[in-house]
Amino acid sequence: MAVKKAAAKSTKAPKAPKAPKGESAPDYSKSPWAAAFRRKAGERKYWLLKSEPETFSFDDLMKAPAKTTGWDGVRNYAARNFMRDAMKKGDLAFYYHSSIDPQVIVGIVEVMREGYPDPTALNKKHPHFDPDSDPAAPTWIQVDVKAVERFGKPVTLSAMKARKELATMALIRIGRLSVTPVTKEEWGVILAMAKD
DNA sequence: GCCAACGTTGGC
DNA sequence: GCCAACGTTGGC
Repeated sequence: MAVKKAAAKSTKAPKAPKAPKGESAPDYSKSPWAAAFRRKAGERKYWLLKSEPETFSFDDLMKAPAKTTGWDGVRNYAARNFMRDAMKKGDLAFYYHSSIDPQVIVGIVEVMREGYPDPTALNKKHPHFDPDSDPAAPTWIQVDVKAVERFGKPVTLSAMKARKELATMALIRIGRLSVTPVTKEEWGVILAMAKD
């Protein structure tokens, strides 16, 4: 399985506060990301996943078995929390190519399996093995995503930055976060840009 | 290559 | 617990 995220290059993962098995999700109501963790019954939520195309592109995903992959390699707590506690089966996410010119959203993926331990963090032989992660309560979590649609017209970062409606988008505000929430409004604006 | 925006570490 | 130093991401 390919590494989905450049952060996976980072050295040693920090010590994690380990939630005992079976403990419910933390209280995110005071978090700056609280809205991303709130969900009405039956509501679908939207996300954005970054990948360096040289490592794992949308084309790579299209060629994968069942067009599906585990989103492994994420080693950032904010991104981990979204995958562990907020992303649900049936949610949709934009697939963003970073560290390439131009940076673009190239398509859409769907969450097929909710958060479960990232096997690369538990595999001693894997470059992204995390010796501090307790196998009984793994620190790092991934979801499975499936390619749904490739945009005929990828949406560039610069085009998104030019749109007032997207000024507060997490991708624009916090460039380095590899998994970010997308509001329903932002989702609609970007979809329209892709269909122009 | 540079550097802003972070997240983490470690000295105190 | 504070915060300076350091490392990383990723756009420019």
